[in-house]
Amino acid sequence: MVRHTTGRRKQEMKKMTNEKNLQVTFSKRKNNIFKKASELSILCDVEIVIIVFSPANKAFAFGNPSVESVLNRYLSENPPPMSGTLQLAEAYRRSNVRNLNSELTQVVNELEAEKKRAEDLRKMRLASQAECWWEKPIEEQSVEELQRFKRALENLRENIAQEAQALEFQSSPQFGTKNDEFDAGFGI
Amino acid sequence: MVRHTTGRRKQEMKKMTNEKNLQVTFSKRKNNIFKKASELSILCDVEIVIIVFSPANKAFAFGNPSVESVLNRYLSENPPPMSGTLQLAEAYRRSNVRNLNSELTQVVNELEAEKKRAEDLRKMRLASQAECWWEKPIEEQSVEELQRFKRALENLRENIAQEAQALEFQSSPQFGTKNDEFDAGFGI
DNA sequence: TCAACTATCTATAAACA
DNA sequence: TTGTTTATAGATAGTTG
Repeated sequence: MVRHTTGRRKQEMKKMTNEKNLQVTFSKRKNNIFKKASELSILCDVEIVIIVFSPANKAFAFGNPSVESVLNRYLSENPPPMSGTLQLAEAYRRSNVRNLNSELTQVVNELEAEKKRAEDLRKMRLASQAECWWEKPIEEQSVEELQRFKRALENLRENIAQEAQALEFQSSPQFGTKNDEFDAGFGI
Repeated sequence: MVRHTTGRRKQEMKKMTNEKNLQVTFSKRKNNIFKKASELSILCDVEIVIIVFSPANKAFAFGNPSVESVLNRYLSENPPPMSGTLQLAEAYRRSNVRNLNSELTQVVNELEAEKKRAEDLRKMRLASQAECWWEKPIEEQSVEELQRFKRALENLRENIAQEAQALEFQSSPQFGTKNDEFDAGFGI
């Protein structure tokens, strides 16, 4: 029989350079990881969730019994540390208007901590004006935290917008409001 | 040479009965899935997160670049559906959603400015790491901005608290809610 | 794009340490 | 709980249609 291929070859563990091969490899490996996850969940009767973003930044997810249920379980049992800013995950876990109040309280608490952090940073700088190099990571982390913070707030706003929109379709005539009033100001 | 083992045998795809084997299989397969996920993230330079609960209900997680960052990204781009109940809808109907929305928009705008400021600060520091003395005023200003931010959030919370309290007195019995749910967490 | 092929590479069940 | 071995089952990189 004629040998058609060279067979599998070992792969160096670094980012693949060939974009076409990378795309194919991603798809194959992703599916196999999902398959492995499925097998694990069946063989051992456990809950599992996998979320992966493709090279084209598209999200793929697998979950047993479901993506959301496992995320909820994890986020419930492993709430994000309050030392940082409000996590989007936290908002997700408590996406409920009843909790808006306490949620914002926490936001303010975290802002308080953030303010204190900035103050501490300033004091540390005063104490050692000659050395600055170590501050860079802290600044970068600050930006990341603020970004997460922003996302959390955006998500909160999104939740309110969704509720508002849902209200539009459910509300009786006397409560009628206009959708475009809720959509305004969302172009961040 | 003596044959010590029978070698790998095919596994039926159903929950394993032998508890001891199940435990071992879970641990091995879990590690290999994590390994596969790591390889995928490196080879294809993508973000991935895996969360799995052991048979003993202990959570294990892998994430690249981190569990939380990927979760945040996913939850940002795929906001979960709200758990909409009639009770919630009724509560929203009675609250001033539009004000909340615009207020949150404003807060997010302020945060955006804050984030940009932090980023600018970082860039400036990178540009002149040797000299730090001039950064002190900026840090102090940062604290002031954060304080304004905090006040904005506190106002927002105050408004929500008022809405909530108004709801309490207006809601009908079947939509009964508890005040302590709104009062909790106000001790800043 | 997308599936199939195949020679290799890797995972792993079972037993044991 | 890990690590090891061994035989086998499964995964996959490169190629082909």
